[in-house]
Amino acid sequence: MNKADLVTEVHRLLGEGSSRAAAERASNSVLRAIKRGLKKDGEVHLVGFGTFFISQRSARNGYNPHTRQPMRIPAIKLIRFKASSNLRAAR
Amino acid sequence: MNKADLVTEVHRLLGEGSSRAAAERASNSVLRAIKRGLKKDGEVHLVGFGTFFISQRSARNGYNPHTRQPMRIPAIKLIRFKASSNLRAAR
DNA sequence: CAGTCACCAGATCGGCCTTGTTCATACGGT
DNA sequence: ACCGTATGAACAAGGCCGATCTGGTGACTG
Repeated sequence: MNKADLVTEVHRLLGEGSSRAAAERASNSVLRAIKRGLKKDGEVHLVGFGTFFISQRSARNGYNPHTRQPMRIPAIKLIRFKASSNLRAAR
Repeated sequence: MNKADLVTEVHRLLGEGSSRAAAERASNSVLRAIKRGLKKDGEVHLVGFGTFFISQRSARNGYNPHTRQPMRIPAIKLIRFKASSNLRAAR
């Protein structure tokens, strides 16, 4: 499913009274809001859907897949997602 | 960040012309659309945000952390999320 | 149509995942 | 605005899944 398909689905869910442009604005707004929430609190908790959260990963040893030379992968912050039981049942 | 806070943020992003109820409907619609996309295609690809996808995990051996007894963890479908580079930079 | 974004490969080690109960908290209806 | 309900987080230990590196190609976006 693409972003365009998502907008189409949002449009359907919003009902006849809304335009496609409104559905697109809604999609972008929600995604940006999640992004800002992550940036601000480091965690976005959505009951009935799932939780986005930032987990810290320490530095470790890795490889350059092209040259196969060993290299040090620095510590990074990883954005992860835990689906709620509700979302899991919807698969 | 809670769902209520997310709705508040969406409301701000949608602008003055929209009501809070509209922001709430928008949030729910987008989340439901993602859920339906996952159910339908097993994958929701959102450029500039990330990708939700269902990964099949085969059965494996594990432990019951309560009783420490070895147990067989059955194969399940797990909903995972891979953040795009854009989202990663926004942390 | 042009530019940007994500996926692919192989190898390795670190961190997640499992169960079950209790408790806290968030949701949404009245 | 408040309260009841229901959802999810934490915690234990150990094995196994997957995230990560680079660079080019392909698909999608606007």
